[in-house]
Amino acid sequence: MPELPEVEEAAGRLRRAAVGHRVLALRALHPSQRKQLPPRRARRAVGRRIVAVERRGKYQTIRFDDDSTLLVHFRMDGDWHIGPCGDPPARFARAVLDLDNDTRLSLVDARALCTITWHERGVDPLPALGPEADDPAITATALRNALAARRGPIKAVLLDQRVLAGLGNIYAAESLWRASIHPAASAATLREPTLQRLITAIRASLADGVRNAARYRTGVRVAPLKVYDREGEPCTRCGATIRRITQAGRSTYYCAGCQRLKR
DNA sequence: TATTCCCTGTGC
DNA sequence: GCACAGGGAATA
Repeated sequence: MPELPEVEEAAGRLRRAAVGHRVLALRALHPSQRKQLPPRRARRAVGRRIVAVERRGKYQTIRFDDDSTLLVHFRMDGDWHIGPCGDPPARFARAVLDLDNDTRLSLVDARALCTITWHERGVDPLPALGPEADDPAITATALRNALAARRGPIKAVLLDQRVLAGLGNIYAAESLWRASIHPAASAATLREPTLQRLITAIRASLADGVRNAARYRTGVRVAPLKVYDREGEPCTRCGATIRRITQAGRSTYYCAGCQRLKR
């Protein structure tokens, strides 16, 4: 379930397990990942010390002591399994990184859509990304400027990582619900007060997500989502029925009662 | 700007 | 069986 909060949580576990340690082995296991990270490229990481693990949007960067970088993206359902090197490989392990502290980092992903790529020093491994979606420095004016040239509904634009980095299908829907904005509203026509509400809503949704992602592993009950995957259920704010529509090929959930389309 | 595809599993 | 899945790049 990796959007910004879940990737943040996973990157934290990775950081605690890996920073300061040397790579004994790196292997891509599935053909999809072997294509991105063939054995001769993977060998470049061997012997290097991991000096930093960072998250940017939904990407994770593993930086080595020679300033080369491994760039990891979980896509739909990637995750890290962290255990001793002697453990049998997890069923859906797509790449494995063994460290000199007897730690095996397994990139697990049933769908094999995750990406792992190695980048030489001096090249920026990240694609062009907008500001972090929960960056407190984002202003309504800046967001309005970013949306001015966009055609299309706000929901689809929120999924564009060049506009804001880190939002996916779940938190885009949750944020629009919190801000009482219809997902089909034309992005370019939203006014600043509305966008300010959206910015606040995005921050709140992601903060909830971060809290939930931290609790999830400890077994503590997590706060339920407001609209995502709740088609047919009543809205907790107005009681109207949550609807599901398709936008840009994916499901959008919203409340037809309190997320009105103005025109 | 909107589909199609990448993969493979789960749930209806 | 078959639709569908939280992402993103490549197409048309």
